[in-house]
Amino acid sequence: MLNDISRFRRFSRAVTSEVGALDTSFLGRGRPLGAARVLNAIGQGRTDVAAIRAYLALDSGLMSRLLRSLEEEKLIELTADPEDARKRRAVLTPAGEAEFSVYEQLSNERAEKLLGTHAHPQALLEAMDLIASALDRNRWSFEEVDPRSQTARYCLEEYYAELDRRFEGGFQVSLSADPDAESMMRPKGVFFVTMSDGLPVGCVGLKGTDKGYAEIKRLWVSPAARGLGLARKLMAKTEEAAREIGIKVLRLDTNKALPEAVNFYRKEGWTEIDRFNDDPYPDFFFEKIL
Amino acid sequence: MLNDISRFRRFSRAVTSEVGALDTSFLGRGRPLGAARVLNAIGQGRTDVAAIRAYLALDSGLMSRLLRSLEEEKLIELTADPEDARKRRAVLTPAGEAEFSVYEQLSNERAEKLLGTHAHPQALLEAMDLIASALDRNRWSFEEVDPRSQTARYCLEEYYAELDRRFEGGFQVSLSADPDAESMMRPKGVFFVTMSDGLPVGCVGLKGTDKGYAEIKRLWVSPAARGLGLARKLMAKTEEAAREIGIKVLRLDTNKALPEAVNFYRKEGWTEIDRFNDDPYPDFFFEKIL
DNA sequence: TGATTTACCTGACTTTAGTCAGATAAAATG
DNA sequence: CATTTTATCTGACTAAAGTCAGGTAAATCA
Repeated sequence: MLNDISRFRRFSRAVTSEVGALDTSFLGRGRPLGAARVLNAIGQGRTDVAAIRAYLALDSGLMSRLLRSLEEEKLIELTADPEDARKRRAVLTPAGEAEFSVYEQLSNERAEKLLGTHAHPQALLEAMDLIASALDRNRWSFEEVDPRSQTARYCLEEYYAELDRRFEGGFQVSLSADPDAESMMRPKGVFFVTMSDGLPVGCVGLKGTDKGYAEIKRLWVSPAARGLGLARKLMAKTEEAAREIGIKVLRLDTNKALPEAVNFYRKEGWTEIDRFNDDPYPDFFFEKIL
Repeated sequence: MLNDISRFRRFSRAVTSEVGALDTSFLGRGRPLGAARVLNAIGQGRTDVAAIRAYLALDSGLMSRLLRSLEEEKLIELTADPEDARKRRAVLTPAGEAEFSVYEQLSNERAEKLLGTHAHPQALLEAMDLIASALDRNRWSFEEVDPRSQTARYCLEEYYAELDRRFEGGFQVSLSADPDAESMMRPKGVFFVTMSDGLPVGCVGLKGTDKGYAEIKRLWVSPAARGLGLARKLMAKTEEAAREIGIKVLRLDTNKALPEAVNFYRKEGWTEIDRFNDDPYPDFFFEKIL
């Protein structure tokens, strides 16, 4: 009925009025939108004036005045950065915290109102994750983390759950050769998590071994972030780290229930090799010389 | 990882920056945003000054000035409404059409850019339809149309395709008792389509018969609009129309592969009755006395 | 038909946002 | 230590958005 572009633009219109409504709801507190945005940026934990300026794309003069107006309202306190007295750091006063939480409440109420009246809020949220991930694709951050950290565990659990859904007969980590955390941390290996505005959307582990090669493990991309080239970026990061560590040979294994993964490795220049372990799950084995 | 509200707000942030970027792209034409918005409202076919004012939530004074600035640019022409000379109607001049289409092009390019770089644009569009439908739920319009019209045919094709996916052994309209168009139009019956900002999201037919009852046929709600109470509204519209026509008894049939439909009819006060036709598809038969 | 309402216009105003050229002081550089 | 760079501030602006109290002419009402 509507073509693709019309559908996109219908979405834009719907969302513009929703976002506009959020903006105007921020005006109910007797403060211009600019000041409210700065207050919220500080409330979110941004303390560096320069960082806030970059985040909100504000002119330095305008920023200076907005900060002063919040200071005069006694909502924030500005102090010189102890390391560099040219820089200024902004923190909320208790009154500022209270005011910030009112804005938080306004945002949360809008969210609850929309989600609460929908019979399938999870489907709605998945759709939102998909769109947010697509829009945010140029702001991914790749973080090297402990594979036991909260973000890493979140990714791994999502990964295991997907394998369990897709493998014939399911998947149990305990039956698989689960690498211990140290083998996926420096100096042996690494573990990367990709964050997209607070949501982990992908991960990959590089597991060092004493057999003359390292293994790629737990390459996972969230359903919301598929089709955006994230797997390739994660692999590039990992290969870069492998070179730093001094690794020359990379190996990995995968399962026939994951045809897009098998395809991906072939396309990315991996060579199929013979089985090199006795893990019960994999059907395919690949190698890449760095 | 993120809770529901945080996910919603991540979506809002992503979309705010996208919408902001669209807004600023509108500034490349040397015209303030307010004037650009009015020009676009007129280009979309809104001619009534009052309607544009309501749509854009503008003060009458501001509106008046914006219209004049567009008039001075010779992009629009203002004429008195022939039926009520107090009212003014705005239409684009040829130059205005050209300028409007530049804005259209800017919007379309943004849409193409995002969709074109995604490996699964259809999934993205489905997500957008879902969200747009949820946000637009308070602006549904219910239109009584010819079941052979383009919008009706679109709904029916979507409906048949879904039955074909869900019925064991598929679904073929030709095997079913396909009602002829006249039986679903006044004075015998009606056919309603629900529009959500240009996209048909649901339909229902009321088929008059000469057997002392009328039948509810082709009740369909788009996947994007499920969970928003649309089926109930469509049924209410249909019952209202049935009363107008003078129908006292409503009947319908449905299939065991559509358990949510069976549930819905039970919940909405329909009584299960014996088979009343020899259509090969239905398993359940219901009746409602008006 | 006179009074009232409606739809839009005009003028005078304020607020907000944004720009830009210096000024200032701390830090980094040679 | 003088010079340059960096981070922020200040003052003097402009443009855009928005507000509000009348004003005008057409339509509607009593």
